[in-house]
Amino acid sequence: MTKPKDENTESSILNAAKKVFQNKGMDGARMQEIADKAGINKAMLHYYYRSKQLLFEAVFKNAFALLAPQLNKVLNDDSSIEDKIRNFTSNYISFIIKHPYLPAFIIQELNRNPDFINKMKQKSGFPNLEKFKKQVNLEIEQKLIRPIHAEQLFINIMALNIFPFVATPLIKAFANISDKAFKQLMKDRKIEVADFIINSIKI
Amino acid sequence: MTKPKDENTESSILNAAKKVFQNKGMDGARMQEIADKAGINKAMLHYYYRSKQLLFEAVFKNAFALLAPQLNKVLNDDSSIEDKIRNFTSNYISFIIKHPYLPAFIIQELNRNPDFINKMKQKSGFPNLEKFKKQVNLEIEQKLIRPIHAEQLFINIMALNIFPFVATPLIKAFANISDKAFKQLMKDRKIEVADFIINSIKI
DNA sequence: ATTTTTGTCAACCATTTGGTTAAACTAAAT
DNA sequence: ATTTAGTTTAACCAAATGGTTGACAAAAAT
Repeated sequence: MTKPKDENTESSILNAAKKVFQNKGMDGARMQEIADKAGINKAMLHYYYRSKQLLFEAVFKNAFALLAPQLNKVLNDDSSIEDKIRNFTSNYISFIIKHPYLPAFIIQELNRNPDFINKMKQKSGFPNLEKFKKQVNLEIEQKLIRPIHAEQLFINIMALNIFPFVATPLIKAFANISDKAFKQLMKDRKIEVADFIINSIKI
Repeated sequence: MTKPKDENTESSILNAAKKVFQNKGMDGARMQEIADKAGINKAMLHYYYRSKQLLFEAVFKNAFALLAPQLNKVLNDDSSIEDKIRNFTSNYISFIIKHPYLPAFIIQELNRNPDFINKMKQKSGFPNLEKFKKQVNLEIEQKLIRPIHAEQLFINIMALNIFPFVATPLIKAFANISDKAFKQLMKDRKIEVADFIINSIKI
């Protein structure tokens, strides 16, 4: 009845599309380039994914699904705020070093089409701040950490972890450092960022 | 929202181009849309700016020239690190609230073409970290602030100030807040971010 | 007053781009 | 051996896109 669908072609299209979309963005990507990179005829892209838009969405959802669970770690486990921050920072930076394209791609495409995130919001596993908020407020009451709005703390954690990977060319230029030195700085941040945050909120 | 009638063609093109490029990026921008927005014929764009690339570069340089002096404030004045951080954070966030498109635009286009920043580096007024580094190290020696690498501190200041404006849709979705609530959060950050940084580095 | 320069536009052009089609190929099922 | 269903390709197409041209008018320059 059903399809010995050639997994090979379909997934090699997706891989090629990933590379091209992540480098050039939706607007800059060309179907022909994706086909070339996948080593197949352009018509195959439409055979498997119907349109550029749908192929792009497949890539985007893939990327987002990779990133979202990383964020949930900081929000939905039961360790203390301090442990959470240390774990998250170290894990997250390691993760991004392996996928350095991801944050800039997601942020760029969400800026291009902010409506897009609503589709993501429906999905289970979409990060939710409620538990984190309660925990922060509790630790503030217990005088374990200084008063701070949970939203602001969350933004700060995100900012400190993600920003350098989004603004890499800018930071490299301002700090006037090589690619190698930049990578070292990022490795150092696994600990430095956590210390920086903890220092700030710990009583 | 009405454009001044005394505006000449060349500057009305630049203004229209600014809006379109900043919303859509180089790849997503259309010359026809710029012409329409400027209320002139498409041929005029080429008459004044020769090509899409050159028009884009005019817009980009303009945007960059607006942002760079803001950064120099944190690097090249003579106040203490603490005062610098407080002043910069407050000023910078006020500035970005007036030009919310700027950081995402610059970062996106630098990611698209990282080579582009080299052209900017030549120009005088390009931010330079040397003075800031010396000052940080001096205040560490004087035991005014805790040990931290100047580069890391600089990255942290940039991250905390700029990131929310680059990742606005993402943050709004995660924190599940309205546009109005987001704007209020950003206003609060004028003080909160400074406090956050100072708390972290102050002895 | 006449020529030259500058500014403006409608129409046009060459190329690129996302997408389609019809035919051919392939391998398994009948 | 023939049918069937999925897979693949070359050739094609219409629309969009950056860019050009030639005519023409308003200003400047002579």
